[in-house]
Amino acid sequence: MPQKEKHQAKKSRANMSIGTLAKTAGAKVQTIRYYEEIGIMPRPDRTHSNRRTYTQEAVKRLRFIRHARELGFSIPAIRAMIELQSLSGGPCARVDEIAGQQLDVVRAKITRLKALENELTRMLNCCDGSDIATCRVIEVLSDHSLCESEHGSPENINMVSEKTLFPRN
Amino acid sequence: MPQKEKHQAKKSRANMSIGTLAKTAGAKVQTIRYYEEIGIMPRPDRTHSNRRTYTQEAVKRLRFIRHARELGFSIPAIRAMIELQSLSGGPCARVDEIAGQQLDVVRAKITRLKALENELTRMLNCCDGSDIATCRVIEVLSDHSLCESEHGSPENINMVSEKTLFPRN
DNA sequence: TCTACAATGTACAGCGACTGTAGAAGCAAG
DNA sequence: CTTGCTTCTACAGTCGCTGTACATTGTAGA
Repeated sequence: MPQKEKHQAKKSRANMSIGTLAKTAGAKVQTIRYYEEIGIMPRPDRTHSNRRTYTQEAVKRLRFIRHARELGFSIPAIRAMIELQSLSGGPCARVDEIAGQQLDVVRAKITRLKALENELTRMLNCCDGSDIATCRVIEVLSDHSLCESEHGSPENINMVSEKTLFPRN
Repeated sequence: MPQKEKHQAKKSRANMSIGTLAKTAGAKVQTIRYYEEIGIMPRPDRTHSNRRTYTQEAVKRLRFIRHARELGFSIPAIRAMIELQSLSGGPCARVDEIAGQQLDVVRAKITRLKALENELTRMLNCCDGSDIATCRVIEVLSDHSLCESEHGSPENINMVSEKTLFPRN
């Protein structure tokens, strides 16, 4: 545990160090610096000795980012939502749209993974566990045509990417 | 389409070029070279002009690798299965174990993604689409405690990694 | 034979979203 | 003052490819 931070943590109005922010919002110190570098966390003030000091605003922002990441939103999607928030007062239809796209992606992944589950289950059930030479698992893996159902590739089960949300061509 | 390959494709006994192998087994040329580099595809013979020539054995091996990848197996897991295959005659319990672990991973991912789906659905249903200031989506994203159920982080929905299958510490 | 163009070769950079490391400096407690 | 933590910058590594640059080789058509 950090020692000097206990002191600062008590007076919640005071600015906090990057380590305290990390613990408070549930991120690693390097991740926070990375978010600053890519511009989704604002550049904080610095102490006389060049250390970052954060306010409660930063805690809110970082919690928003981390939670969205946990729900699978990509950094570009999060960046877009942050920009929309800053235009306060407007309608949130675009935010809904981004969240809706994320939901579609999640559902597609579930479908894909269920196909994989079936395939793996079937493969394992067929193997009698006796000999490599007659192993159904290896056989099925060697020959896609033995698959009962179509399964996609895992490249497409990754989290929604910039290309998905913001196609360029 | 490659022109000279049509010729070679007819006599299926003959060795084939990397491009023909790529089309036959469903991989990109660079991917094959990458697999050779990391040692899961054997180094093929070369022509007098230094070009790789592949046999039917290579087609089988590459199909095995691609199919396993499509089912979400990691490269280390595939490497392990290939090594086990070379010890032909032995029992295939270890192959089953690797496939079983993969199944566990897939099932865990499905569980996680269903939680995300619920969360996103609930979030979207709560938003009346009127104003950013009162947007439930942004609110929920800003405050994890508003979530009904626990959801993990998407980092853990990635494909089974070397660390998962072969932990080192 | 000449000319195009496709395919292949090597080597290396880039993707996404971080994570880890090295080495220096600062800060507080004992 | 020393010890031990934290922070700083800068950069390399993760995973499984994919794309690029540039040189060379092979082949088909004129």
